[in-house]
Amino acid sequence: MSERPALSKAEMEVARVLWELGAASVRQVHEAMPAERAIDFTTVQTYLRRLEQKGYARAKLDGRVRIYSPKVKPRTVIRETVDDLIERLFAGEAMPLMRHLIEDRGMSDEDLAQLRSLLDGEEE
Amino acid sequence: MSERPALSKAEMEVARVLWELGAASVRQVHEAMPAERAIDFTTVQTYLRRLEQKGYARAKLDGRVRIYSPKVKPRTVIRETVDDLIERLFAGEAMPLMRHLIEDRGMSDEDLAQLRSLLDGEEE
DNA sequence: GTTTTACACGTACATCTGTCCTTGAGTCAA
DNA sequence: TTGACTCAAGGACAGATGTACGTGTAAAAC
Repeated sequence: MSERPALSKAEMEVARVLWELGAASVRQVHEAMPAERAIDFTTVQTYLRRLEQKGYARAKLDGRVRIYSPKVKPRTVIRETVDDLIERLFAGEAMPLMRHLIEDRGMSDEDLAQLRSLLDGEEE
Repeated sequence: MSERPALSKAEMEVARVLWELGAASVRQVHEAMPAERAIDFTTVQTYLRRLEQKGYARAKLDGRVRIYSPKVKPRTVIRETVDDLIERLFAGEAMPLMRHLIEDRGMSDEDLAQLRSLLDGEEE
């Protein structure tokens, strides 16, 4: 199992963008960050470096520019992160989280419909 | 809005126990922690102190024993925490989290049924 | 060619986190 | 009344986190 260190919140944001881009330079990641998320270029650089240190990304040089790409799949990180959250905040129970999402967090009809078909897909 | 500082992971565990107990001394919280979660009495004490500092709990003295009780409802903390997670890890979209819960995290038939009725409750 | 721009890379640093230790004062039993 | 015990209270401390600055160098613009 030999877990990597968990991602911090800010690192997560950067990781998400990196998954989206597939492979990207610091600049590209910086530019792809949500507009309202004011953050310095070098801060993003630091997060990418830490992502690499923690084993979540790898980098190679393209000329003198560092190109980062994800090394761990979103699925994996999501699993680890959500499991941990459920453990700590919900004593290991997933249902209360579900309930919160459905009840306390208005979902569109579309979302509801989509959910429903997800559920149907689960029946064997 | 004047947000309180977010809870850290370890603080969350203690907060959860405190919600469960309603009001409790350090010792009670310590004893109510999951057995496999080895943690020192004074560590719990520290978390409770921080919970109070951050505005998540209040304490009053019963004799010379401090009795802590929650000041912020689980609902609220859950909302804030989950919102933040969704923002950072899912770019603000709740559906992918749902999908993860349903697809990548085996749910029992019971859970599925329960979910279904939750959904039905949502239709107006 | 010299100025500007763009980056990499290392450094910095205050704060937060996870964890525990120490000290001192009440409490109870011997 | 002397230990043994229980707490509170505060201190400690290494490591993680969020955020950015500074220096140097390659490339682009002038």
